[in-house]
Amino acid sequence: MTIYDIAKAANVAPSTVSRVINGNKNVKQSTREKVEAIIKEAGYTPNVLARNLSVGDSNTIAFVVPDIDNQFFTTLLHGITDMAMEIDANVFMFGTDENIEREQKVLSSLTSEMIKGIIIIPVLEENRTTKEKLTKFEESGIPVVLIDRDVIGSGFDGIFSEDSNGSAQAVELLIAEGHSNIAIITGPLTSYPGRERFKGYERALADNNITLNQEYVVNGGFRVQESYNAMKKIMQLEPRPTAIFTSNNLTTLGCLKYMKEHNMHIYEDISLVGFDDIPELTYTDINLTVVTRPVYKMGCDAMNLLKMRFPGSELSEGDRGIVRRHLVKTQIIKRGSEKYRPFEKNQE
Amino acid sequence: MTIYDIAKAANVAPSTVSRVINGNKNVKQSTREKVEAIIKEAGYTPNVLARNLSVGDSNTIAFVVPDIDNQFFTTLLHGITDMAMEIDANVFMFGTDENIEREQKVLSSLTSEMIKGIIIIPVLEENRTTKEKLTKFEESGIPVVLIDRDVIGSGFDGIFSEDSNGSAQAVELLIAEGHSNIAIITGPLTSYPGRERFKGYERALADNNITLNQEYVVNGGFRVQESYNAMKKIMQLEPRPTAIFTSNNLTTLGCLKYMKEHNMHIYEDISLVGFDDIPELTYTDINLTVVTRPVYKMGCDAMNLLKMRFPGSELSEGDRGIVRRHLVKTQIIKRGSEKYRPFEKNQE
DNA sequence: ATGAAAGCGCTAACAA
DNA sequence: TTGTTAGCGCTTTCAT
Repeated sequence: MTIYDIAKAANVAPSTVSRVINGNKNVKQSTREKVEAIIKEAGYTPNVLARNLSVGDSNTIAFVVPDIDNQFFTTLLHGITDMAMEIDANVFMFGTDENIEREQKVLSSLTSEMIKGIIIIPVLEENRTTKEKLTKFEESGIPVVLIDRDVIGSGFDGIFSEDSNGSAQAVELLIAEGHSNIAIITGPLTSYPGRERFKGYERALADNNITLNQEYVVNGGFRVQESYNAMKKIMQLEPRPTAIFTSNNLTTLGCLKYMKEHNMHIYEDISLVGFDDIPELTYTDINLTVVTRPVYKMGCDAMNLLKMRFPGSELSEGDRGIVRRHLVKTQIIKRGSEKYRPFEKNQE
Repeated sequence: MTIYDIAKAANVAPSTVSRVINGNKNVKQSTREKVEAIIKEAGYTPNVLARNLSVGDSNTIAFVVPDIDNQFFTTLLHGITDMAMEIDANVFMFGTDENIEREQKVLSSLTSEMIKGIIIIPVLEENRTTKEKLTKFEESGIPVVLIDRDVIGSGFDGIFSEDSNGSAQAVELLIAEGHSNIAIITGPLTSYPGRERFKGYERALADNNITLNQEYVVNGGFRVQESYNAMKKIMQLEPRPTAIFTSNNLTTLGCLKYMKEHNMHIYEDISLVGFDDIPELTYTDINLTVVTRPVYKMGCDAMNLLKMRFPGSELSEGDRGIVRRHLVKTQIIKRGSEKYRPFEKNQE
């Protein structure tokens, strides 16, 4: 069934049917009602493909994430799809497995006719090819919005968080509890969050006149197993750190994995503060103090930023030139894991 | 840039370019090479939309899940997308929030031109409208594959698991540990997994001559909060159950939430076995014994089942009529939470 | 092996 | 306010 069938049945031209469907005001009320009745009766639904081809527009947005299994990203997806629904847009989610080649393959598979916009958490902050590809999309009218991780020198809109401040606060918390031998399991220092979170750690130590011990800084690559290995390395150091700051949720899990295997416990044996919450843990005895962000909302915001760049948005021409980068505030949730038994004993 | 531009540059007809692109054999080797060279040089990529419109085919598949945040579903998504990639298909994921109206709205928004197939975890097992909509898709050539939950009397292909057997084994395990007052927090009994898991519980009790106490059966609706409430109810019963069987991952979390709030511990205070694993818990002191399934693989299998129904698949005509329903085996992972302290004391 | 031309279903000038 | 018509970019008979 096509628009022609409806037109014939309603005794009007196809273009009139098209006008009715698209809410064009240039239609007499009576004809509109007639056409609408027929559409309803026939159960006709327009062919989106044909429409998109005709107007040269699409209604799907691509969401590219490094790790499809990480809850952080699926929560973002939730926010994105909820906002996308408001404009009847659908979203493709692509996982790149933190692999730059895969990311580029995904990007290459995306043609400008099939998508209306891109929201991406890039694998690397500095990669020529990715940057070029994304830039090309923007040039061809497909807006790009970053979340969480930056692409340096790119000028894309984006939603980021105050990683450095958040981390600094977390480490300050540990210091306030009496810790001075604080290790950090970092993310890749080649990524915005990895580096900023490390910077926060650095700053908190400096502000409190604690000399940074390079041995206490180990890369966990934002991965469970790597972070487990990092923890192993850290635990062999002398003096052994009394507290750990973990740079993201997977890092925290890797750390916990090591602790479990070695029968170590928070409070008794070590203190731990992590970046990003792990909801499942709130149902356990691991009362993890964390730096969090409003993840769902960040997804919504990203989608809204994208919408603003769509043709026909209410964005004035003058406003188009400006780059919108939101820096959302982090928040500390204190649950107790920053505390350390030996220190409490001293106070007794 | 269109196929015409390429044609012009190569001094051939558009149809020839089309043939080259689609690997049609009726092209002289030399012209093929010439055209390919030009395509490459020009960096031309065909317009998928136009192709789809022309051939009346699409390359995206819809994945409809009740809860976008549940890891179980995102793991399925992972399998699905990995298999979809092999045929260059993309997947839309839709969350229905366990809400039948939303499910139907999603289904209505899907038109047969935009998708090539549907993989769905339906909210309800018995709902006229959903069943009709899905049937209509199949009739119009869009195959439907179910995962985990059935639509009764539908005859769709699907991947299910031996929920009943798995649950029975789990409960048997508890019985073997000496439990006889075993409660179950069920899922909705109007869903295949909800009911089958309950049936397994029933059967295990019956097989061991334990009378089923109706009070021990409380619905948690496959949700955290509801399961928490269910647990509260259960804990007020006399005699208080010594073991709980939870019907899915969220149910388990709700149960754990209650336990934490009331300072109850596995082994000391109660035993617990759950359906579906919760990976995060393996990094904690909650050594949960669970019934699991190969979730990622189930996603892959579902996609593969769908592929078989696509036009052009190697499925012989005779095979088209048969319904393919895979029943994957569950597996028990024993980690200790089935044990109960008071019983062990008796043995000492 | 190649080309010409008619469509796929819709939209958007342009006319009326 | 409505209709006519020429595309959108591709595929696919049907000729040649």
